[in-house]
Amino acid sequence: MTVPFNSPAKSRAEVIGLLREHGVTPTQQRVEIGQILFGCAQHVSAEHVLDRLRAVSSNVSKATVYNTLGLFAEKGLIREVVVDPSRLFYDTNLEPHHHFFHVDSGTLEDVAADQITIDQLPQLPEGTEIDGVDVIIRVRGRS
Amino acid sequence: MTVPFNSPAKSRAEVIGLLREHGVTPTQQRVEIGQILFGCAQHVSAEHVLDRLRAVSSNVSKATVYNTLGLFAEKGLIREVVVDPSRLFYDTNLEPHHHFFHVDSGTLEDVAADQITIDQLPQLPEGTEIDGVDVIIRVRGRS
DNA sequence: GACCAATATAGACTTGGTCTAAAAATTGAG
DNA sequence: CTCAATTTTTAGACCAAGTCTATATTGGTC
Repeated sequence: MTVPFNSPAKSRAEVIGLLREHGVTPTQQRVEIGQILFGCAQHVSAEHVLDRLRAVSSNVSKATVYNTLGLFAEKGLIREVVVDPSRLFYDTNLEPHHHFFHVDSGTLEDVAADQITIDQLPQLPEGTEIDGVDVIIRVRGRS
Repeated sequence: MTVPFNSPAKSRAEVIGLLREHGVTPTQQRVEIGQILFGCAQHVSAEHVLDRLRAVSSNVSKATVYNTLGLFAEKGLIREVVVDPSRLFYDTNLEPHHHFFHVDSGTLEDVAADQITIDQLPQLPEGTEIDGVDVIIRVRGRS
């Protein structure tokens, strides 16, 4: 199941279903966080989530936000993206795809997988298995 | 001018030359840092450099290390690599190339550029120019 | 060698993120 | 339903990478 690129806000019920599908017990705060994640933004940082929660005067704790994002990532609900040396991003788009990183603004933009073709991958170091391939195209200039 | 993959330690004079070539005035501490960078390791973090300096009982300050690494990167002497959410790496290998990131050990390994072929790049967002393309292959398992 | 701009420095500070120990909620067995 | 065991949440202390600031030092130029 894939989260479409510009999905509309999800209802509690929808989020709960999503969590269950991924074997995550849907608690109060996980659902709240899920609604933020799957509701609007494609690329969010932990801090960002925290801000939005505060904005809705929900008082989920910092620790819970970090725990939950970690859990979601582990369970495959979202995907970690490392591009900014000082911030970890989470991406709700699970389709295989890559990213433009706007150096100036520090923002991410999706690049559909079929826009980049990697037709040859190197041999993996012995005894390792692939965990993921990220292509990050750093761009600068007015975005 | 390229730093070969397994270059031997550089003399002060060599480092000074290298800095000059890139328009960096070779001060005492920049040369020391340069010797560490171009001497041995391919992938180093700021902290790493700091440690080595301490090991040689050179007392270059933290601030200077960060400044210098930033400057070197800006002047194209080294290349920033963002892979570890909690640490920024610098790579002395300037050849176009990509990386294996060993998730378990948090280490980097070079992948020669010709081992990966990207035969199609997407259209850049309007008004932006490319700053660099990173391909990071995350691998897990005994390395 | 004197002067000015460039550089280096210590150490305080910021900040993203983790840890801990305790409270609250959930689950399941009887 | 009730109690105990387990899971989750929480506040806030904590940590570490990295930045900032204000001062001292240096190096390059005349």
